[in-house]
This record gives sequence, C-alpha cells and structure tokens, in this order.
Amino acid sequence: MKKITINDVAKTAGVSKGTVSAVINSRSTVNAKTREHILRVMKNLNYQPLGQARNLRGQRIGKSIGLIMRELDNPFYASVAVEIKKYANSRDYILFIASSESDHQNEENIAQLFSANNVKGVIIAPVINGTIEIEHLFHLKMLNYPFVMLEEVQGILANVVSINNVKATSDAVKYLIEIGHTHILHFSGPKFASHTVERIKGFRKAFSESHLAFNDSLVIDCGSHFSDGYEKGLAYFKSFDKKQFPIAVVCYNDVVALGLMSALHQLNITVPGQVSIIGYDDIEFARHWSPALTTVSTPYEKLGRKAAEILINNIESDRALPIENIIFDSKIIIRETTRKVQ
Amino acid sequence: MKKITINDVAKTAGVSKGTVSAVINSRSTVNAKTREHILRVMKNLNYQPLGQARNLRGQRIGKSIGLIMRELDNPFYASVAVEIKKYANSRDYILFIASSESDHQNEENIAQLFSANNVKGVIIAPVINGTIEIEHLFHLKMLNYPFVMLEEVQGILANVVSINNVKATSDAVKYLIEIGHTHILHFSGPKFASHTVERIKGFRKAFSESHLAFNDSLVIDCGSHFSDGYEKGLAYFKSFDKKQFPIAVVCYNDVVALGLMSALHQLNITVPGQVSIIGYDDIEFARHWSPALTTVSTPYEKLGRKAAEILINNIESDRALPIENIIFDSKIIIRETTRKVQ
DNA sequence: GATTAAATTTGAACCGTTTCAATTAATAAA
DNA sequence: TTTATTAATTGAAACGGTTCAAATTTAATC
Repeated sequence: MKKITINDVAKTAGVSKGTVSAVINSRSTVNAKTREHILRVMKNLNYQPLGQARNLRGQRIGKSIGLIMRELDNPFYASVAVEIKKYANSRDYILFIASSESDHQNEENIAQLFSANNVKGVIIAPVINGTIEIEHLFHLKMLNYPFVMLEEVQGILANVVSINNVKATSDAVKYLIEIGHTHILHFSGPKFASHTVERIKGFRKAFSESHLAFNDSLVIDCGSHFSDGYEKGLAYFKSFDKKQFPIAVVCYNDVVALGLMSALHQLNITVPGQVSIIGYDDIEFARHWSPALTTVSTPYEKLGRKAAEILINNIESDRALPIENIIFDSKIIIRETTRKVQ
Repeated sequence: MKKITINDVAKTAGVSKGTVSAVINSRSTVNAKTREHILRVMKNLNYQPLGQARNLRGQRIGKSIGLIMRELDNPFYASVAVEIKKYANSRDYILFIASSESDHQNEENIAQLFSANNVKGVIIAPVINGTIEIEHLFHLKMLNYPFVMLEEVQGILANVVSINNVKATSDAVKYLIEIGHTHILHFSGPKFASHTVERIKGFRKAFSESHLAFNDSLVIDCGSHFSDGYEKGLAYFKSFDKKQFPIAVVCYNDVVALGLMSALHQLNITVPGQVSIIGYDDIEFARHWSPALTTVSTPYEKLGRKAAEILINNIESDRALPIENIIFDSKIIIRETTRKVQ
C-alpha cells in the first residue's frame, strides 16, 4: 500500500497542495468551507503528514538531545538521566531517552535513529562486551555527530564523562581492612558494563596494595537488581559456615546490597554483626533502610550535568571542540552496615 | 552562520554531491583517495549531514514510538515504561522517552517534536491541571497522528488505557473499615495528575458508601516522593495526640508510604500497632521493607503492553481503527502494615 | 595501440513538504 | 457597472539529501 501524500489529498480534494499545507498548519488564510472539506478528505484517506518533509523547509522546530541507557531500570543512570534532563532543559533542549538493553545492535540502531531524526547529539552509556564494537561510534564521528560517552571505551577517542570506579571500590575495600575485616567479598555487577569491570579491578587493586591475598572465589557474579542480590545472597550464605564470620561484602550497587540484606535477614544473619555490607550509588532508600546502608556516593548530578554541558557546547559550536575526558571521584558514606571488627 | 550543506562540501572538494553522498553512506564504490579527501573536507567544514533530508528519499530506517511521562522518577510509570519498551521491541519498534515535567507547554512541544521527527506515534501520560489544555491533542488528531493516553482527559475522544483508581482506592478504604478502622487519612498525590484526583474521589466514595463521615481535613496534600511522605508525615504526626490512635493512612503510592513509615519510625510510632498504612503500586521494595507494605497492586505490565499494542496497531493500520478505552482493575495485597483493630 | 571490462564519478530526477509572489475570486465602494 | 480592496488559492521554487542510469576514467588483455 503506497503512502498517502499531500498530493493525493490535494488531488482528491480538488485543490492545490499549497492549500492543503495551509490547513495542516492551521493557517487562517483558508476559507472555512474549504478547510472543512480538506479536513474530511484527510480523514478519509487517513493521511499522515510526513514530519521529516515538513521540517525540511521551515526549520524552526525545537531542539533535542538523546540519551542511550543500557537499561531503563538502573537507579544510578536513572538519576544521571534526571540531571541530564534538567541541564538540557535549562538550555532549551528536550531529552529523549532510549535503552539499548545492553545490546550492541540496539545501541547502534538507536544512535542511527537519533542522528537520522533531527536529534542534535547523544549521550551514550556504551555497551561493552567481549567483542568491543565501535564501528558505529566511528560512523558518528565521521558524520561529525556530537556525542559524549558515560564510560570509557577502548579504541576510540571521544568525549567521556565518568566516575572513578577503580579508586572508589579500592577505597571501600581498604576501609573494610582498616576496621579489621580480613574476609571480604565482592558481589559484582552485570557483564558488558565497564562499571562492573572497573569495580572488580578496584577490588583486586586493594588486595594487591595490602597484606590480604586475593582469590578469584572472592568475586561472586551477581547483577544489578534487588532480586540478584537477594538470590545470590541466599545461595551463597544458605549453607555458609558461621564460624567464618565476620565477613564483609562490597556490592556492585545499593539495590544489590539491599537485596543481600534482605536475604541475610531471612537467614537470621545479622548486619553488621556478622556481615558488613557496602553498597554503591547512595540511592535514596540506602539512608532510610534499617540498618542504614554504608555506601559509595557517586556524584551523579555533576556527571549528568557535565555530560550534557559538553554535548550541548559541541552542538552549538561552529567548529569542532577539543575532546574532553572527565573523571569524577566518589566518596564513601559510612552508616550502619559496617562495623569495626575485634 | 549559514548551515553547511552537502553542496558546500561537494564544491569545496571539487566533486559532485553524489560522490559526497556515497562517502557519507559508506558506499564502497568510491575511490579510497577520493574518500579520504572528502572526509577531510567534511571535517574541515564541520559538516553535519541533516538526518531528515537523508531519510526523505530512502526511507528504510528503523521504526520508533514515543512516550511522554510527567516525570522521569515516578516508579509506577517507570515500570509501565519498561513494559511498553518490551512490547515495542517485540514488534521492532524502539521506544523514546521524554518527560513533560508536568508542564503543559512541554507536553505540547514534545508531542510536536515526536510527530515532526519520524516517531510514528506516542503514548502520553497527560498533564492535567486546572486549565485543561487539549488543543495539541486535537492537533495530533487532525494530523491523524496515532496516540494513546495513559489517563483519561475530559473533552477529547481518544485511545485511553488506564487503571481504575477510584475503585481501588475505595476498596482500600473499605478494607480498612472492615478491619475496624474509623479514623482514616489520605496522603494525596501531586496536583495535575488525574491519578491524584481519582484516588481522592475513590477515598471519598468509600466514606459516602459507609457509615463514616467524610471531612476535608482527612485528605493531606502530600506528593509522590519518599521525601514528601517523610516530611508530611513528620509534620502531621509530630504533635499528634496519641490518644487518637489507632489511625490508618491510605497513601498516594508506595514510596510515599515508605517515607511516611520512616517518619513514624523516627517519631517512635509503631506500624501497624498505632498506624496502619496502605500504599499503591506494589513496587519491589514494598514487599521487602520491614514491615512489608500492604499496598494496591497495579497491573502495570498489562497497562504498558496494551497501550503499546493499541498504538502500534494504529500505526500499522491503513485505515483509522476504532477508539479504545480500556480500564484495568487493581487489587489489594495485604501484608504487614495493616492490622485488625479492637 | 586498440579493445574490453571494471571502477569511479556525474548529474538530473525525486522524496513530501513549505513558502510566497502572483493570480483569481469575492466583496465593498463609487 | 466599474473599480478598488480584501480574501483565497495557486503553482513553481526551494529544502538537503539519495538514487541510479549514463558518462568518464582507469586497468587489464590481446
């Protein structure tokens, strides 16, 4: 079925397309009777004006930027998204959000769709799996399409605004060592995210810089959701030898930590009595949970703001701006889920 | 500064625009040396191909739909969004999400931006304030632009997929009455949302259908965030006469309920000992909180799925489909924050 | 060097609208 | 009835790309 165009409407209605266009744009110069007639024809033909063509000539439509998240329900990036939106709005841009579902092909399709549809630039939380695919990023570069990444990607020089996962995780572990812990685990995040990789790296780093011996079994594959923390926690501690307490767990993020706590509660294991826990993100619930969660606070406001700022500056600049690579530090917020040992 | 077009690039590079186009589209027919040269010129001129124009001719680019939320951090709509996305993806559509910030003008701008930028249709959580503005919705109708609303709007006949807030809230109150409560409050939601209005209506309805007398002071303006529940809860119960317990509170949503519980905890008021609490949404945290929250479970999966289904069916239909108005029922999940009185 | 095949490049037509000067129709004034 | 105004409508020229048959170059073969 061929697409109905303004020409079909004009022909059917027996008028010129200029007049149809005037109706579409609610211009007052068209006679009431003519307008009604054309409107009726439009309805009958189920005519849908093609937005792209409408814009082509008179380009005075609002500005927008895009954000590609890996998943919609990641609390950290949700907070970042809110900040990006705020800043974008303050500069008169609308933010469109899409999710790649941690899939490379999706990320590419979305980026293309954005660039092909008048979205002026894009902020990407890149999917990173074994086979790093960055062709589409090179393609964006070729098109001089402005973009900023929220995590570094090996092999491409582009704007990056990120957080120092390695240092923060390492600091968390060192803090646990300081207060006397010797048995420390890491419940790690979803594969395909550099945050996961970097936090594991930071975890190991702390060991290598202290007297503790690292061991692969100290890193438990977990995920990023409450249910991940809950289930992996249940599985891990169900038949755990209580003699091994106290133990400490550095979690990938806060919801995992809360899920883990929920599992421990069910197993009658006390926090921080037997298990100390540290989260990551400092989500709102972290401080209200009981016991209140010790966690790593990430500067998501700064992160989102800066990413949006760099992007929009690039969009509005006539010439190419120098590439930026900005890393924000996080800091530990000590609350009630960690305690001094011995 | 005039926008650089493909013509400028072609002229500067001394080739035809067909060749430049071939480079932009990574076609292999162009000689390596020529490609390099054109690429260099593109970079120098900071040329950005205009997506809209690219699509106009060869329209084989992916399909997308839009979602306009009122706020990015509303947990209920966030869940709905995830479902919409899932369904959309299953039919090969990408979902773009934007937030109106409960502002009419934004809602209008975003809808326009979507329709003008090749997004095939839109799902709207409409902003509803005193001066209902629906001109832009009529405009969408005139353009035969497919859209579905997640809440009913007075004055316009359009596809609606929603939940039965009135009945659910009324049921919640009746349940409280059944288990012996006589002093029941409502912490109500953000203005400008029909959910708020409808839940208040349902709250009143339960009174009028029972022996209890309604009183305006039973409805406390609250909001939709944890901090709203916390602050309003603190303010309300700080100097509350303990003789008036037991009391029950029907909250606008779960996070408000959790915020309220947090405040009560701080005031040493017990739940459900002195105060019974009912939330709305059944977010993941509701069942894991302690005590676990009694709440109204909303069928957000069905809601999101159905809205997306209707939208995409409309998009892919040659003719106009009949307008649908679907209301899903919610049901109460009884957990630990409500108790029998006397 | 001539011929043929393969690789590149060109340029005009086209995509579906908007725009706006020019034309035509309708109405008012003389 | 003419003429001057005003209201409506027309239609051709953009808009910034893509397409693809035809023309031109380059390379390969004899």
